[in-house]
Amino acid sequence: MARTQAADYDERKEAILSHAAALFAEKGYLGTSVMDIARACGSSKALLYHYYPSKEDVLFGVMSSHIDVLLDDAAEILAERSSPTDSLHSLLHRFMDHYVGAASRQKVLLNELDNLPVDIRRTIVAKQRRIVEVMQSLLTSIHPQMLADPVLARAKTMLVFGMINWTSNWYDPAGKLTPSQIADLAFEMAIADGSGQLER
Amino acid sequence: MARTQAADYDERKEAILSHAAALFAEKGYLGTSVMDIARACGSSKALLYHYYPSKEDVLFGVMSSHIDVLLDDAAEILAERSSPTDSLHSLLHRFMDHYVGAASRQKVLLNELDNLPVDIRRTIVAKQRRIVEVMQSLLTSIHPQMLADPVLARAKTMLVFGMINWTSNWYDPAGKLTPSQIADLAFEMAIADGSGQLER
DNA sequence: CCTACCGATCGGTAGG
DNA sequence: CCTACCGATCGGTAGG
Repeated sequence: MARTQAADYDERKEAILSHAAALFAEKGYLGTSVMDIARACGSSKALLYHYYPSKEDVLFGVMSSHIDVLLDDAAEILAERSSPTDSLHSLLHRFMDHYVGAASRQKVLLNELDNLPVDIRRTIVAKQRRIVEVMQSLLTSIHPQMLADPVLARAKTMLVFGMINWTSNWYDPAGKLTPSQIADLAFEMAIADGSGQLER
Repeated sequence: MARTQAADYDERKEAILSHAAALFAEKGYLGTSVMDIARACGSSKALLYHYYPSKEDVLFGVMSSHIDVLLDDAAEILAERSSPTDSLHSLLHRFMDHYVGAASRQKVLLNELDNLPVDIRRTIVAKQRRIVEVMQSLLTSIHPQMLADPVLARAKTMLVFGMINWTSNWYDPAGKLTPSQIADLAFEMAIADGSGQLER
């Protein structure tokens, strides 16, 4: 008789992702061996290959689980149908919360995309693009003049992502600065329309 | 009679850095083998080890040469003693020019710092900090209220770096957007003081 | 006697 | 779920 799947199968898969995320964030995907992950999980390399067919699939699991949370958040905020300004404010706060709450996964998502084989990389890239579109549509609603120049609109959108994404490289959760303060600062800079406030 | 050092010794060292930078940027430091670099230079691995004692020293050379250019630029702009607003404007433009003109080295500087052994990493980190200090002092001169809260001042400084540093992940030099346009956008957002322009 | 450079190979470790 | 291994490739160094 075929054995049934272990009752804690899903919890184990998730635990592997969380240990792998920490290691990938700290030492990089290529700098982390499958043996490193197995040791962190208190298991053998062979056990790990029971849950994931390859090291690359572990990386995909880390990225995929994280970006799905961000995408759900974006969808939820759009569904609230608040003003664009309020929605942008909410989006930045939610994202900063996840960036800090799942700092390792966020770092992996931002830094290790190139280590995914092209075919499964497309899945992640498509979701990233949808998140970018949400941000750009909110910014465009706030600054209608952005409609006139799609190239500049995309650039401004990416500068806003730059502000929050780059926090993975310097933010210290042990310090006094809160994710909410960062979100507020980024919000203020994002809604600046940069017309006529130059006094040079 | 002792042979003197080859006349093109320095050019050769520099050529190695430029090929290594391109490979490190494309495949990552750990994803690039010494043999890859040697092949790109049209030489053998042994020749490469004649110029650099280790792979790590090649990485250091790539980062060091690039950050020195950025630091010199920052010093030069400060020496001009223009208004803080003009200086910030110049700094952002100069940095964006180097980020795009030396895109590979910039990418390596931002992504591969953890692969440097701690002792030589300190050299780079110290120079990065000096650049951050320049940016923060300019922003503080423009927004004197930042003096009241050093934590927020540092956060705003890092958000500004986020805008320009993140461009390494999306900017396409083949497109219509120029480094100068990005610098202008980042400048407008950096000088926004975010007080009273909320109309929510 | 030093620098420049080659083909070949070292001891270990990678993902699977 | 482990030990035992594989084909290959790693960074670095040997003699000449």
